[in-house]
Amino acid sequence: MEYNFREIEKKWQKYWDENKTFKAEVNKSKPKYYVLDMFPYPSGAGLHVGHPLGYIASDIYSRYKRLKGFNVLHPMGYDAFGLPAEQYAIQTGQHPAITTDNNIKRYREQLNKIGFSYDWDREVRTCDPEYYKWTQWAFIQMFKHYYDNVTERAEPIEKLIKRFEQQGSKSLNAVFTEELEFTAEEWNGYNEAKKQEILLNYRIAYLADTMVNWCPALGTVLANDEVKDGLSERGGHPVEQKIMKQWSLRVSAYANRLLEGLNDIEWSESLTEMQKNWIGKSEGAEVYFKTVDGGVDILIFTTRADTMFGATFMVLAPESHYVPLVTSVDQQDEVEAYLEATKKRTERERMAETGKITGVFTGSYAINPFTGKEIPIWISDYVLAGYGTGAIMAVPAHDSRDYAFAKHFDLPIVSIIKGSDVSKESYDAKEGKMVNSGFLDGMDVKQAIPAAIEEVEKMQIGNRKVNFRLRDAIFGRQRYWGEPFPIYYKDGTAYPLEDKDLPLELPEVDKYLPTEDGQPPLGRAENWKTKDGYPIELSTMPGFAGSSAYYIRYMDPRNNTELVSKEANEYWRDVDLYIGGTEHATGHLIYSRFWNKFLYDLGIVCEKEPFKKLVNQGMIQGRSNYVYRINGTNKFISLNLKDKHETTELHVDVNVVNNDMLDIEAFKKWRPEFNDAEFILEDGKYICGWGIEKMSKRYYNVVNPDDIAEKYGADTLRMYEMFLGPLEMSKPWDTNGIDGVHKFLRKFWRLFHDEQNNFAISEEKANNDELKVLHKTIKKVQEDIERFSFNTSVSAFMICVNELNDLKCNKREILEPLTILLTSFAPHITEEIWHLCGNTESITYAEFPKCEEKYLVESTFEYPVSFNGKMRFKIKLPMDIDAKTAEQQVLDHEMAQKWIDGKTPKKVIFVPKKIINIVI
RNA sequence: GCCCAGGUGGCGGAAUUGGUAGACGCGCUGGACUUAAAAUCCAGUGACCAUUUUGGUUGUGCGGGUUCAAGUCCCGCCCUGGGUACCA
Repeated sequence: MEYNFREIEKKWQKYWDENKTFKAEVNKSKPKYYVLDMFPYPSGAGLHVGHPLGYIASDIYSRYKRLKGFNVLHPMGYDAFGLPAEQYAIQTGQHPAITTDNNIKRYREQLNKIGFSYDWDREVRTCDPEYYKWTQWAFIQMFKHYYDNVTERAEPIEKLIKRFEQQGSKSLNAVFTEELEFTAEEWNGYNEAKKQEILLNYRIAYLADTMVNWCPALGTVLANDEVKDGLSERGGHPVEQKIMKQWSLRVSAYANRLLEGLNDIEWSESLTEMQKNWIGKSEGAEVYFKTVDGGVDILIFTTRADTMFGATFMVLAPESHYVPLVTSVDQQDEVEAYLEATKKRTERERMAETGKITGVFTGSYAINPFTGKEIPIWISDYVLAGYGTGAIMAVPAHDSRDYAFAKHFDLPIVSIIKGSDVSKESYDAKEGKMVNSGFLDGMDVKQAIPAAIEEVEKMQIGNRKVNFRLRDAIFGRQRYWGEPFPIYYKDGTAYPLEDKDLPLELPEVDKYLPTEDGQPPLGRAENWKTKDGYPIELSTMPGFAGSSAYYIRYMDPRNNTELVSKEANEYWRDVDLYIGGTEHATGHLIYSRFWNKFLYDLGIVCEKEPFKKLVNQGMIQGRSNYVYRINGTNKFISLNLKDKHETTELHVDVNVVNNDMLDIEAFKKWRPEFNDAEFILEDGKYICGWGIEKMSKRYYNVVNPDDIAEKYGADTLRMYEMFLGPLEMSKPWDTNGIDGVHKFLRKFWRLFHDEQNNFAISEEKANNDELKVLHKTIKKVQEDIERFSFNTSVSAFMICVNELNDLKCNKREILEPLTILLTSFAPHITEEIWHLCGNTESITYAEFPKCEEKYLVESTFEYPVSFNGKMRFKIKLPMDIDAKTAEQQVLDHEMAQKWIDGKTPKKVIFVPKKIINIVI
């Protein structure tokens, strides 16, 4: 039999499906292992060869863990709500559910061809009401809880109500939108609407007037991570800042826990770093600056309290609530003009014009609490309203932004760090000795920071304070294709639906556009009301809602009474290995961790962190091919001859190119205008140029996994994707090398077959050489899989098969374990061989072979001998030789004598199993 | 600007703890088989020099350093990719 991969792959894919080979069930007698891929958004374009990279890696690891005796949970599903399906719906009128369903079918077909070991019975889709019921449920729970800073967890809102009834807002330490003060009597006197309004200020899911990223082109608000460089991540439309009443999640309440949690998980350095930056913890102090007229004290935040002696002015954000309080009558007009001007600038313009210095003087002065001097108060948009207190003390000598501002408006600059020259630029480094700084003089900056904060506290003008950059997540979207909010309004006040009314299903609408009066698309739904006739919220949830807890739902996907049963959760607990791209670093991976921590507070899940280990697969870029047309003709010239002519470089479909050689007939057929093209060849071939670009239709460099699987087989595809390079690195797809891997699989197949291609393995006992090859490979492959170095394991397999080939080994004792070893990489061919070997159960249930070190022990080692660090010759010595004997033997060696040449060696360095170096 | 990752043959990439740099694969060259092609197999393949052979010099982005020994460690710089951007 030839290696007929098409037949073999079809046969076993069917077998696995019919026998539910990869079905996972709670089994307390076995240790669990949960391997998860970031589930895909099923786009209309289908999968290209880059998408399955991570899935293949996780599949290899899942299969490996099964062989190692783990009960593996390896599910797959679809992140199915989202913009593209909706936009397609707007254009064509086709319901997004239909588009999504078609795309999912196509994805499933493509995934099936690669031979993944998913338990498809656990598939979830975020747009399925049975699924989003639990997204809505979690939202209601967030609505019903607030974050208590004392217990450091989410607490039921009833607890807060009780507290208000007894002591009002006094000494409450909870996370809020706005600081409120009221007594118990006041609270008890409030009407229902007022009470609800106050509670909304504390709820974890809350409705408030917030500065949002409004995208007019998409007609919706966006979260911070959905905006890149002032443009929407999807579609690249301009985004502006706007105050709107919006639903938000109080993610910021969890900032500290999200930061601390990073210490307990094994994520890549770069990813943890990204999250740390996004959370942006900074430690410093809040300090009150008195104004000269005494009307108001301005609270500022600083991380450099040590530089307070150098604070020569203050700056307020244009939106700061201090602005009207400190603006003098004389300056009123100027200030208003400035505020008007800044309001008009979009976020985009502000970004493009960073460095452009604008500002206005308020007319008021504050008193620097350390120097006692009067300092002017300015307004400028380089101070952000949303961070810290929206007001700063400016230390131009030691902050580059303050410096630029001071230079521009000619404000005083006072250096307070010894030796810093601030005539040209500020000195921002946190090092040096303090001068001109009263009681801080002579201290090092590192001592001065805490000393200054201590003084601030002693003077009772401020406190130590930690600030975070992380903002709350804006949760409402003015769109159709998302989860409806389980919220209704009674007299304008928001109330959650009862659990029994979930799921609240997405209604039908006539068009997927906003209503004529600017309401979201759900405003078109007929009878979008509760049974009692109260109107239901018109926004829907954002994309990250459905993806925030899907890993929990996989544990118990068909449970319709709970998000997850206690039993399932306590068994599967958390994701042991999560594989996906870095693009989710500041979106999904923050929201998911937040969501998990919230559910942890409620006792629904038992682990504090959802994803124990996370591996980022790199992007696969496209490798484009070019042809060169001589200008003004339909003549194409081969790459190395083109310099003699004026040519135009054109993209050519990579599918009509083989090893950079153009298939001229296929090229002519590719496009009608090339029908009668002529070619200038080199050595009888047309050689194309190439370059690395994004894999995209418009570069004609998209390679489809189905085509590769059809031509070479899924096993070849899987192994080649791994062989391309390290998993985490970005690399270009280049079909050119794939023959090598395919050749390997044919060689592997041939090990089991005789000259006539009949299956033939020998029952003879293996000899030492053969055992050595096997056990060496077991060791190497196991180590490589454990450290996710799949490219080197593929190499190890190639070496192994080549060596067995040289040994003409066809013994069961060697080949059967090798088959098990290879099965996670190439499941189809190994399953076939496993059965040809006489096994009746799937190879999935085999046991990973153990490496027996005894076969690897060498009795001698060939030492490289170097003189002054340069390699000269090799000498074979016993493994267990001691240093003295080894040295003597080497020095007596004829070659060594030649190099020593009568001199006395100064030193002999003997490193067991490594090297011998003689210094002369 | 700041933070992170990376830079090794014609190409993708190995080198896990400082110890024979270039594993494995592609491509290329030559050979075997064949009427021929494909497939398969064998040999060679960093550069330079020398040669009948043994060989020598050089070589991991650039410039220094530590060491018997540096792709790997230290200092300074350049380039590429990713993140972030007035975060006080």
